[in-house]
This record gives sequence, structure tokens and C-alpha cells, in this order.
Amino acid sequence: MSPSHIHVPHHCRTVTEILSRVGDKWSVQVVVQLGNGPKRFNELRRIVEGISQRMLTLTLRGLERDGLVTRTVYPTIPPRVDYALTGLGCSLLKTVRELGVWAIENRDEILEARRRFDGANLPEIGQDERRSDAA
Amino acid sequence: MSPSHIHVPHHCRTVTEILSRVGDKWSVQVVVQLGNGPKRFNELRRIVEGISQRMLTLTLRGLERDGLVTRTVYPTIPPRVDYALTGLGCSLLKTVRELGVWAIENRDEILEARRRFDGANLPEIGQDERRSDAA
DNA sequence: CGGAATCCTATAGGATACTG
DNA sequence: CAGTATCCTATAGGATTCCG
Repeated sequence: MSPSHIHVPHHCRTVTEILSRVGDKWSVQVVVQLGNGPKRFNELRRIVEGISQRMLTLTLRGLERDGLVTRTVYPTIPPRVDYALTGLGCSLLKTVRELGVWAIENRDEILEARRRFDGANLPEIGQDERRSDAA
Repeated sequence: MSPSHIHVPHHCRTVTEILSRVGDKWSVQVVVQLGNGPKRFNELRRIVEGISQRMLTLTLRGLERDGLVTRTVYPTIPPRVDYALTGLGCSLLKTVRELGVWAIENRDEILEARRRFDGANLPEIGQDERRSDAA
């Protein structure tokens, strides 16, 4: 791998692409749940909480396409479909967890920075307009 | 910190929120550039490449609000504004870099998984419809 | 049960023009 | 130089309905 101070646009795109996977609303949560073992479709649907059926489908398809999860169909009636992390998916989960640890560890500092910023910058435009925490 | 098998919804939201920061189109790229030292507005604009003025402004405001970068105004004419990473920003950069390393290391495996998936699942609907790499 | 299809809204983000 | 303001489009994602 090239040293980090050398800028390779080709790598840059790769990283950006992966980050947008990780940054989408559901992928990581699904991966985290699958980290506790394989799950069926509706099982995930209940656990992830808030996810729509459509988005669960799309998210799982995306993860499957990237080789992060496997999809196993049991042609029974009613049908049964199991989703599970691949090795690749597990290694992503490991890496992403560190980001999660960072987030939790620094949560308070971030929240306080936001309060300072909001207090310093826009107190004059009335008490609405701050949809961030008001709405 | 609580063990990772205990599900704290409060933490879950925090992590999701941070991930969406990291997953947005520009934040990480800006942070990476600032990792090489403080930069002026138009300097960033040129380096980041592809970013619109509007998005650079919004991205920097967001990072500033979260306490990840500082904004220093020199009231000269013409004006000069420097942006720099805070300690918090540096530590985020460190963590995010590991995800970047993962992405680069596993890029080929992911791309091949995609080829397999695309080849196996939708070769019948014609040669269009695959906006992912065609469009 | 595990989806696919359709419709709709909200947000992200680009392009352009103006300003202190 | 370093923005702000406005307009516009594209995408993400929710709700609902239908299907094998």
C-alpha cells in the first residue's frame, strides 16, 4: 500500500465509495445485527427498528452485491431466507466498530461543541430556525 | 463503555449520526486535506476537486459546528480565512483512515463480488439497466 | 414469508449570480 | 477572497399495495 501522503485519486474514489456505503442510513445497522449471527428477513426487519421493508431489501441486495453478506433461500412453504455475514462482511464490521467506539467516546464533546456553535452564531434569528434539535 | 453485545439505542443513534457525517460526500475529504495542515477556503476548493463552493461552505460549517475544525478569520483586505483540524478532528481522521485502509485493501474483492452478482442476477433484462457502471 | 412495484416527499447537492 | 442567496435536479427513502 502507498504511504498516506501520496494522493492516488483512484484510491480516493474507492474510499469515498465505501464510506458512502457505510454512511447510508441502514447498511451498518444491518451488518451489526448480522454480526450476532445469521438472521431471516423479517427477523432483521423487527430488530433493526425503523427500517422499511423496501429499504431492508435494497440494503441487503447492496450488501450481497458487494460480497458482504450471503443470501440463502430455503424453498419451503412458506419460504425462508437467511442472511449472514461473509468473511469480508465480518472484517468490515470490525473496522466500522472502531468508528462506533470513537463516536461514543467523543459524543459529549461533539454535542457540547454544537451547543457552543449554535449559541454563538444564530441566537438573533428567533428561537425557531434551529431544526437540528427543535423539530 | 458497555460491551458490544449490549444494545444501547442511545448509543446507536449517536453512531448512526456520526456515520452519516463520515458518509456524506465531502466531509472526510476535507478532513483528510486539513490533515496536511491548515488551509484557506479557496485552497481547499482547488484541492478537494469537484466540490462546489456551496458544498465546501456547508461542509466546513458542519465540521466547525461539531468541533472538528476551527475557522480563523484575518480581517485583512482581501479577507483571509484559515481552516484547521482540532484535536477532535485529528482523532477522527485517524479512525477514518483505518476504514480507508480497509477499503483499499478489499477493493478488488468487492469489485469482483459485484461482477459476479451482476453477471448472475440480471443478464436477462438487456444490456442497459445497469446504471452502476454503465451510465 | 419474503419480497417486487408504484407513488410520493424530503433532502443532498450542483450551477449560477451577487456581495462585503 | 470568501462567502451568501436562489434555483433546480437527482437521489434516498417512506408508505402502500400486490404477488408467488
